[in-house]
Order: sequence, then C-alpha cells, then structure tokens
Amino acid sequence: MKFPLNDPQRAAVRYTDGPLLVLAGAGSGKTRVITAKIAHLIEQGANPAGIAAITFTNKAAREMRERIGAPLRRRDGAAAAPTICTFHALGLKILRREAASMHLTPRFSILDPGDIEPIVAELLATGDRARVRAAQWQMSAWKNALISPDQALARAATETEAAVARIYGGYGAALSVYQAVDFDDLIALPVAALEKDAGTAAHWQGRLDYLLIDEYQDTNPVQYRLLRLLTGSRAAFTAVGDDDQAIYGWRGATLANLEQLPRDYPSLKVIKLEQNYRSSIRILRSANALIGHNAKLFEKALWSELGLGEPIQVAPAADDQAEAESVARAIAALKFEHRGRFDDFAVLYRGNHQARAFEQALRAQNIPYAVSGGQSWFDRTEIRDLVAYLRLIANDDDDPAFVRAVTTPRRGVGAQTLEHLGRGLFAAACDGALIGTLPARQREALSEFCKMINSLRYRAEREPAGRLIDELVKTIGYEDYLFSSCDKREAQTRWESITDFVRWLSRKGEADERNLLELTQSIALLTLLEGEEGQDADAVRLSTLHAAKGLEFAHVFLVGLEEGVLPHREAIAAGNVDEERRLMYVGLTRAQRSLRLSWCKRRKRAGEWQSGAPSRFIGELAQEDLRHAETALEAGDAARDKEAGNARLRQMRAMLAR
DNA sequence: TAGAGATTAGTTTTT
DNA sequence: CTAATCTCTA
Repeated sequence: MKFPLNDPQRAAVRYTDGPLLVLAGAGSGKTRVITAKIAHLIEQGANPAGIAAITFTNKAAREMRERIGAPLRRRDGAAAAPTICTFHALGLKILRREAASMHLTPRFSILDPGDIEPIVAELLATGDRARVRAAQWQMSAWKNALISPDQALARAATETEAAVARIYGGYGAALSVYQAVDFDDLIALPVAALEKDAGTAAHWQGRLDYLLIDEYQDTNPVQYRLLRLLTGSRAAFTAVGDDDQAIYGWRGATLANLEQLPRDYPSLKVIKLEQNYRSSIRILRSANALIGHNAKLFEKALWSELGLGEPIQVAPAADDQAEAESVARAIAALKFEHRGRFDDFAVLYRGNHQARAFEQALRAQNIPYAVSGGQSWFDRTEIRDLVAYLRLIANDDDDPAFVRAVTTPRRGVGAQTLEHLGRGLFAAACDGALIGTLPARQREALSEFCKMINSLRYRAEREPAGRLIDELVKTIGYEDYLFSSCDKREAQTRWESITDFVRWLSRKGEADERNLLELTQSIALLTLLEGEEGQDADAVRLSTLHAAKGLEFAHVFLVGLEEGVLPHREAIAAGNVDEERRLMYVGLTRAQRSLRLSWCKRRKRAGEWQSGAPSRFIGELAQEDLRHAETALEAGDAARDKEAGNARLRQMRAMLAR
C-alpha cells in the first residue's frame, strides 16, 4: 500500500467481517480509507467487478476513480474495474435492466428540473414559477421520503400542500406517458423494482460482493432503502460518514439513517477516525468549539499534530463590494508573501449569488479565479437543444423533447401544428393520415423531420456516436441557426460549446464503447464535461460551502458571515440552525493553514441597503484563537450612509408616483 | 417571428 | 437593483 495508514484507518480497511460504520471527521483521510479498502478487497481475492463505491457527486466519484486507478492497473490491466459512481448513476444502471418491470422502455428519458417545470406548470394550471418550483420541491421531498400520492393526499396539512398532492399522481402519470423519469425516480424506481420481486433483489445482491458508501450522513430514506436492498442479509458494506458534516437535510437527507444503522445492524462495527491531517490546531480547535454547540450523535474529538498555526482573522467590511476588494487584496498579498499558487486560495460563501462581487474584485486585480457550482455546463440552451434531439432519437414517447427539437431551429412548426397533433407527438407526426389535413408546408416539415429522426435512430445502434452527432448538427443546420438568431459574439461562443460537446460525445463513445442511445441517458446526470472545470488551472476557487465539501485549501476566506446569510434567514425561521452550523463547520475545516472570516455591515437586498450583524457562529468559535481586525470606520461609510438616504428618497418618490 | 421595451419577480444549498 | 420573462409591434 502506497500511503501509510494510522491504526483506526488500517482497522477500517481490514475489517470485512460484517457491516462497518466509519465515523470520519473532517480531514481524517476517509477517501484514503475507501480507496485503500477497495485495493485491500481485491488483494484478498475479491472480484473487482463485484465491488461498488457510491458517492454523491460526480466530482467525488471521479476523484476516487483517479486515486484507485493507479494501484488497480498495476495489478492486472484488463480486469473489470470496480463500480465507482454516484447514487443516481447506480440507480440508472439498475433501472436500465429492470425497466420492463416498471413499465418503462430501457431507453427512458431522464428529465431534469428544468424539463419538469413546464409539465408541473400545466398540471397546476399556473404560470407562477415560484408556485411551480415549490410544487416540484414538495413532490421531490415526498418521493425521497417514500410517500406515495395517496399518502400525500391523506396527510397534506395546508391547502397549498393539498393542491400539490392532487397533482402528484398526475405528475407520475405524465412522466410514464413520456416514458421518462426524474432524478428522484432513479433511486425510487430501482427500490420499487427490487422490492417487487425477490428474484430481482437476489440478482443484484449476487452481483454485488461489497458496497462502500461515501458521505453516508447525506443519504435520504430512499437511498438507505436501496442500500439495504442491495446488501441484503450479507450486509457486506462500509458506510463512511460524519454526522457533523450533514448538510443536505434540505434535499431529504436525514441523520436518522445514521442513528438507525446500529439498530438495523446489531453486529455493526463502528470505527472513528479522529486524527486530522489537514488543519492547524487553532483552526481545528475553533471548528470543534463551534460544532460543540450542536447536539451530537456520536462523541468524537478531532485532533491534529500540525502545529498551532496563525490566529483566525475576523474582519468586518462596509459592504459586499468592500469585502470582496479586501479579500482580493489579501489574496494578492499572501500570494506574494508565500510565493504560493492561486489555487491555494478559496473564497467560500453561502449562496451562489454571492460570487459576483468576488468575481469583479478578483478580475479588477487580475487574479485568475474559477467559480465552482453555478450553472451546469449541460444547462446551456444550445446543449439542451441538441440533447432534446438525442432524447427523441432514443425515446419517441418523449413529447417534451419532440417539442423542443421540432421547433429548434424553426421549421415552420408552431403551437398550432402541435395542437393538431395532440399527444404522442412523434407517432402523430409520422402518421400520414393525421397530418394529411395540415397545410402542405407543415406537412412536409413534419414528415421530413420524422424521416430524419427515424434514420438517425436506425443508425444509432450501428455507427459511432461521434459521427452521428456531427451529422445531426449539420443536418439540422444548427450553426446557421445560431448565427442568424443571435449576435456574432454569442453565436460564436455557443457554437464553440456545440463543437466541444460533439467532441466530448465522440470521445466518450469510443472510450466506453457505447452508442449514442446509451450515452444519451448518462448526459442527464452530468454537470461538467470531463476534463473541463479547469482543475489544472492555477486559479482562486470561488465556491459555495456545499460545493466545497471534500476539498481543502491552504488559505480559506469564509465570507458573508452575517445573521440571515449564514445562518440563512430561511433556516433560522425553520429552526434549522444546526444544519447551518454544520455548514460553517464544513467551511472552517476546509482550511489547512490560514482562515479569514468576514462579514458585511451592510448588504443590498432587493435593491435596498440592509444593515447586517455578525453571524452568531463567530461568537461560538474558540475566542482565544481569533484576531479581530481593527474596526476603523472606513472613509466610504459616510458616503454610503448618504446613498442609503437617497435610495429611501427615491423609493418614496416612486411610491408617490403610483 | 424577432426584437425592443416594459414589467415583474427575486435570494439557499444540487444529483 | 438586476435579470429574465413577457408583450407588443413591425
């Protein structure tokens, strides 16, 4: 084994006699344990193909694959590799095989929240996006908690909830008409398939010799059920997690899964990893002090041998712009002082929208940066356009994909023609009798469209993915469409992402030896092109706290530490401050050497200046390890006061005008 | 059908 | 106050 392991780590790697829970504190080397354990299992003679390691994000899966890659390849190059993927990717794999028992074609489409929004809007008969999203949110929560439409109706507490419950069943029906599933179904439907048929469960249990699961504290009830079904009575699994880093409660994750584990598995062995290899003593002491304010499930005390370290800086700023500027200056200074790299630095914040001020400030200082999180690469319009074609080629019941494909680029088919076709759009469009009554222009457009899709579908199983996608783009004249529908600059960048996408698909098709139809489904689960994300680029990371989990940086700037931001006001209102505290804990424990906390005295909210108070979490740290910046009144303050007064005046005038 | 102007709604985190 | 969506007009 390449890396030396400490005693508890080694114990966790070697223990394979039964279910194991590894409580891995921040920076205690949990990824090392998982990868070492996979290697250990294989050394012990396990079949690599029977091992699966499950993560929550693609990033984590990729990282683990990279870390496991080397030792595996050295052993026997051609042997089947262990499965290392996200929960959703595993669900997809299972559902592909079990689709029929769930009344689905194996070519089912996967719809993301953006695809689902119009469906839910129609069911609710509303154009109110906020309501639609709330409904999507609610139904997702029900699915993740294994609550059926009937149960939802029965227990709906408010009228709004009842209204959502009434469409919940219809939503499922709509998806099955389209032969489509949503993200939650990728876990829920495999669970249903495995529960429905003992033979199916036995099949998968037989295929899986050993299961490792990362970030166990972030599992939701459906995921736990899947875990139980897959491991069966043999219970050959290792769950790795840290209750102090549970930050996905809002997505249905529940610490009850962690509490429940020893009860469901009386023979469960628990190993704690408490030595931290990442942070200085001061950073760790503060993090421990903070998290001490939460009730704990398991007693755990992180310690470090890395030295006391620098005090943690606490600095107020006049507003978010001033905060960003001072962070940018501090980064420039530290970089100069340490001769380090830009990617030693991270700026972490609660919400994506907070990134903006920092982007501006860093750009002004010519400091390279990379924003993680934010909009997914596959969310770009042009990519969604192409993916609609792919979805339709794979699954002709996918009406939403048909609508998008047939109307982009414009080919004279609009709302009226679609109305004429009714439902089951693709079949209708290919139906000579049905379209016979349409004007010639529409009729020709539709039949040509159908011909193209059918021909591509026929060839998709026989020809390389790359060539087909290339041809598709040419056939539909997408380049011309782009350059005629938007200005040159934009068309250029969009066309570039199209060519990137085409290149990526062809490479992917060759590497995995998968055809276009098989590739189509996995696209829905991806957020980045592999190799993108400029991880090799030397740039300051701007990241949400959620997206920063699992990462580490020499210097961390934790910004926007105000009441209402962190802890977030919604969370305070909902009585969820504990999870916010864990979020802060995650942020603190990302830092290796230096940590700087900042908060804004004022912040603009919906165009209004609002005064802010420092987050209660600052007061919960180890005070002896903090160094408060001198709170000199900045010259800008007076000017800003005046501006705030002006804003109020403007608002009053606007009110009077109405 | 596209583009400009007006109006309006928004702010939590993501597979 | 933005950014995005909607609506109206050419």
